[in-house]
Amino acid sequence: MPRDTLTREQIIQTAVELLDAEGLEGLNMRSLGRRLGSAATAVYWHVKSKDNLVVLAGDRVWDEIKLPDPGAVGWRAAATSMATDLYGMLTRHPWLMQAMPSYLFHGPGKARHDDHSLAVYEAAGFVGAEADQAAATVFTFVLGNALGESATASLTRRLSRDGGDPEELIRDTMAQAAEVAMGFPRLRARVQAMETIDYGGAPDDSFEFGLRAIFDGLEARLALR
Amino acid sequence: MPRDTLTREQIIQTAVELLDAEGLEGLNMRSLGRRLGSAATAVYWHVKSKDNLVVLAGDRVWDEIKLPDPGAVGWRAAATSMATDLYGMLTRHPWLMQAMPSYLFHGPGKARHDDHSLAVYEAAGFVGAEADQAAATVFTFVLGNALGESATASLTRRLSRDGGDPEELIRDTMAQAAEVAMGFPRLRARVQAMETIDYGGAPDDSFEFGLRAIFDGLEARLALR
DNA sequence: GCCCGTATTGCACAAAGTTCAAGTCGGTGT
DNA sequence: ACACCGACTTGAACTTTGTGCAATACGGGC
Repeated sequence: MPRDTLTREQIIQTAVELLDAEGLEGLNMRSLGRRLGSAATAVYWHVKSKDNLVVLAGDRVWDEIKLPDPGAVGWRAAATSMATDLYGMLTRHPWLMQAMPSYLFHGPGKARHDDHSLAVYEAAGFVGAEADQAAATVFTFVLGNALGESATASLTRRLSRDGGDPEELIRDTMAQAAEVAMGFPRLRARVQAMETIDYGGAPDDSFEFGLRAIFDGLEARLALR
Repeated sequence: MPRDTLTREQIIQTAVELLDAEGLEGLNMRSLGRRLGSAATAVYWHVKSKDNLVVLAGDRVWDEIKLPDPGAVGWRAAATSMATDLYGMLTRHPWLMQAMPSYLFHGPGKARHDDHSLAVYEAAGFVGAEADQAAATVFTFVLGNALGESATASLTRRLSRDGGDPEELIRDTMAQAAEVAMGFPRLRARVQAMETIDYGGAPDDSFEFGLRAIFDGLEARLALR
């Protein structure tokens, strides 16, 4: 029986957990080693570098996205499902948005997603490059939305790390932003509206609003054929 | 006459230059100091930390975006101008996309942009929260697009840094991605199409395609009122 | 039981952010 | 003119973190 040894899989798995818990800047080889019960440098036998590991971990999480059959549920439902799944995945793993502008992700996990995304838009009626463009439109829109979530997640972690109540410190940041906003008429109006009316989860609203608008625009384009 | 001393402004300016040239991971306090003709730690008198400096620099570049009057050119032209300006700005300063998921940018530079963006969509006919949502939709779409540019810029820099011809190494990366794509029917078809047909700047096409689709979707929503 | 490929360890170095005590400069009040 | 004070700068040092390297341990096959 072979010795109980580290696995590439196990390392990637643990890296994802650590990234979820501590964020991209919280991942370091020593704490990863501690979590794996081995020396930090043991990881280098299985993985070329930390960058490499991040890419590996960043490809893995795409598997969490379901791939609904557009023939069964209709292309718009399938596309909506994939978009919201993607948004959810990026919110669960905010470090991926931090990694994406720095590394290219072209692994099998993302390929699985991309391929099915194309299938959905081809099922909708887009042909050739137009399917690519339609898919890319929705895809980039979701990425842009997830960016905001990632930023607040990162901020929360940073604040709670150097001590203190995160809630209070976030309110500080908000107040600071509000002060800047006061110099601009329309932003000031928003701040005041948020103070008087009890303001609920606007970001989600904005995501669904945008998604509907994009699908409407795409459908209009389909109708022109 | 006061001594010729470092300025916050001058530091931010130089930081932007360095970030443009070397990327986010290429910015370090020692080379910044060298470029400023002073000790690295002199910067800390004017700026709290490196993170703080990145936020400052990241707010500055929003000033490059023009703010066209929607009353003069029409809302759709104004919105298009702002979206393409934003995309151009983010492409010129790819490090901003790397910084955005990690920090919140709520400075005056971004506020100036955001306020006018709201003005444009209010001029279009959106009222209250709908103006926010319409603006956010286009905004996040542009961010998502810029993300890809940022990733390739970052890759190019990394490759050319550790020696060798960037062109050749990029081709290596592409080939690697193509190999993965071979396992998926639709992606494989794309790769083969790129090999036979001479494939030109698709990303820009995708950006304009998506922007048109979004505006179409938004206009349809306006027509429902 | 020896040997070799696989896997792990501890050490050490370099890069980079930041702190701190000490210094330098120039304007100000007397 | 001179001392002083606050604004600004410096250099050394400490810390964290990624990673290379040589030594070592483990275990299966001859």
